[in-house]
This record gives sequence, C-alpha cells and structure tokens, in this order.
Amino acid sequence: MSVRAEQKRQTRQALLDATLQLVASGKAFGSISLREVAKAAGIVPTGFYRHFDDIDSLGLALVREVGEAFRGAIRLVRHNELELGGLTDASVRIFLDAVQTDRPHFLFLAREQYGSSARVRQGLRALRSDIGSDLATDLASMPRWQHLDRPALEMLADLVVKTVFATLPELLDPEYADATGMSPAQKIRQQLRFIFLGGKHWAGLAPIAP
Amino acid sequence: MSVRAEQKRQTRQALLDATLQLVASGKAFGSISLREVAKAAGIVPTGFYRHFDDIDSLGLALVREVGEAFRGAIRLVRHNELELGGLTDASVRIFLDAVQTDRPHFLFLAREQYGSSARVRQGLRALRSDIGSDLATDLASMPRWQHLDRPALEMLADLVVKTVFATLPELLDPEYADATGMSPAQKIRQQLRFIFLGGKHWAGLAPIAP
DNA sequence: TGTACATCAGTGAACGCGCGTTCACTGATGTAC
DNA sequence: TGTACATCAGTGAACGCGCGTTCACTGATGTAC
Repeated sequence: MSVRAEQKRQTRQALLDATLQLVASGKAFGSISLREVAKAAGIVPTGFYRHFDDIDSLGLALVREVGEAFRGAIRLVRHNELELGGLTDASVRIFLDAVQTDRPHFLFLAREQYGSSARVRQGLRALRSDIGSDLATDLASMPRWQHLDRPALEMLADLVVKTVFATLPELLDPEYADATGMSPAQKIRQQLRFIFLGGKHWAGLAPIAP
Repeated sequence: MSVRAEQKRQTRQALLDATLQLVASGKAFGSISLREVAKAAGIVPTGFYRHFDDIDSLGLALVREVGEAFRGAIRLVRHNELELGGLTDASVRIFLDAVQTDRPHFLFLAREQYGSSARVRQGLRALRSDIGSDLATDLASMPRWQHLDRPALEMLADLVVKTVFATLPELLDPEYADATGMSPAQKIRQQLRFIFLGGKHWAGLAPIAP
C-alpha cells in the first residue's frame, strides 16, 4: 500500500475510533456532529468528506466493525464447544470476555440498536437477524436439540439473541448499576439457563390462540 | 379548576401529545427540538417555558405517562388472572391489546429506553425495575411458582420484563417487519412459554462458576 | 535517475440555518374591596 | 354588582452559537517519460 493510501486509511480509522470514544464517553451517536468527530480525529471539518459522505455512512462502517467483533466472539465460543466440549457456563464466560475485550464496539451495539440513525438501526437489525439464523443452524446440529423442529429452533435462537442484545447495556454501561447484588454476568448466565431449560422441555409450538 | 388553569393544562398536554406524535412519526426524542415541539403544539417557542424547564423535563413527564399506561395494562392482565383464572396466552393477548391502545406511549418506551436523554433513560430504567419487582411479588403468590425461592423469582421476573421491553420495538415499529412469517404477537407468546417452561423445571440457581 | 505534470488528503474562509434562551410586552383572567 | 389592580399564559424581537456544506486552495505523494 502506498504511503498516501496508508495515511488515508489511518485518518479514516481515527475518525471511526474517535466516534466510538465519544459514544463510550456517554454521547448518543445520533447527537454527535460531523465537526465533533473531525475535531476529535485531528482534522478540519471539511476533511471528513474525503472519507465518508456523511455521519450516517460512518455509522454504517462502525456497524460493519461491530459485526466483525460479534462474529469473532461467536467463533471463540463455537471453537470451545466443538473442540473442547464446553458447557453453557463456559460459553457465556468466553462470550463475556470477548465483549469486554471489544468493549467500545459492543457498547455501540448496545446503545444504538434503537438509536436515532435509521440506517444504523437497520444495519444492527440485519446483524441481529443474521446472528439469530446462524445460531438456529448451529443448534440444529447439536444432539441436545434434536427434539426441536426448525420453527422452534428459530424461535429459541431469536429469544437467545434478543436476550443477549437486551442484556448488553447491563453488562457494559456503568449507568446500569445492579440493585440486586448479583453481577450482570451471573444474571445473564442464569437467565440463559432458564431459556435453555425451557428448550429442553419443549414439546412443540403451541397452537395459535383463536 | 379555573378557566386559566384548565387552559394551561390543555396547552401542557398539547406539548406532551405533540412530542409523542413526533416520536411516533419516526423522530428520536433526543433529536426533537424545543422549537419543533412548541410549533407542533401551536405556541411560540418561548411559551414552552411556562410549562417545562427544558425538553428533558417534558421527557420525564412522558415517562410518568408511560408508567401509568404500563401499570394500567398490568392491571388488566392481573384482573384476568385473579378473577377469571386466565392462562398465559390470554394474558399475553390482553397485554398486547393494551399496548396497541396506548401505542404512542409504548412506542416511546420501546425507542427511548436506550435513547439519548440520560434523564429519560434513567426514568425508564427505574420503571422497568419497579415493574420487575412487582412481577416477582406477583409470581411469589401463585401456586404454580412455589418451588422457586425469591432470588430465582427475581431472576425470572427480570428476564420476563427484559424480554417484553426488548420485544416492544418488534410489536410496535413498522420498521421491524418480520421475515419469519410469524407475527410478533405469536412470537412473543411462544417465547414467554419457553421462559415459563424453564421456570417450571427450575431446580435452583446454579452455583457460581469459578 | 531526473524532470514535469497529475492526483488528492487536508486546509481555511464563508454561507445560511435552526437552535436555546433573554427580555420586555400584551391582554385576558382572577381577586380584593 | 362594579371598579381597580394583580397575575401570568402566551407573544415577538433579538442574541450568540454550532451546525452541515460549498468552494478555491496548498503542498506532499505518485506517475509518465
């Protein structure tokens, strides 16, 4: 890569990192201005346009980074399950470690899934949907879940992913100090146990109520 | 109430309703300006200050209205359960009806639980926490859950409330068109069944992993 | 290798706009007598 | 009941500010010969 291209890449990354840092410091992505990001990245406002069309495009680039971080975490969990035959508890612990390692990205995901940028929201919805499908496929291959048909597996996977996404703020946001005395990590572990226990005893989808 | 006080009350309500309408039309609360709200309510911007100190205070007033709407919905569900001995499916249906009746308030709740106003977020977190505690107490009085101790009940209640809050966007937001072909109402009903089935077979909180 | 030209990341001035907030005001409603 | 004064919800002008975006520019890097 040429010197110029490499410098451009670095500036672009500085813009992305500066935005993540602003989000981590408590600002909502939707209320961050182009001028703020440029300033934090050390360039003048107009320089921003050399890298992104607008703030939303930068948001979509962050969504892509978040997706990679999330898939990386899932890969670690899957490796543990397939190679080492790990249990649910171990999987949760591995996932939580990965979340802490990539904290800014997961914080962005936690906060912006219902944030004010429509394009970012849509990107994160697509990510959640993809992860849910992957999980359903994964579960389908496990001996433990052979009694569930595909619709039930999709439902279960969607519930697990929804629960994980909804728990991220508790896990990452200092605002969500817990009153129960139980750590968020313990809580999510026990709650996923509830869900998987339900899956274990599932006897088929209920008929649709009239 | 005097004529003047009644007129003031009406203008105040017009400000609240105008804000809910702006949220329902797709705007994030955090990106709605005082001038916009005033204009939509039919007064000049400076008139806003006769009713609220700032936009956040108006947001907190909306949180209070949302709390009332949510508690109203719970009251209907509880009435059905206590008086009529209704089942989970019926409870879900009653709750979803109430959500549709008060759609703008629940949409505000769905979107702003992780929105950009710190005070609104905190208010909604407190609401969620209160509702969770109430639910735990309710479950404790039901014959069906006598095998669960208080910590397990709180965990279960927290999971149920978290799932309901996380499902509200799917239920209310046209953005969240479903790809599975299953209606959001069917989905949440089946997913709550998963959770309660887990609760039924719960044998005690797992020990804390080392 | 050296030279002449092209590219393009980053600059800096300038713009019009909507924002929150201040202030002095108006005039209908409320109250004291 | 009538009058004189007080209250206060809503008005309208004005302010300084940060915003996104335009434009012509600079000067280091890249390329053709």
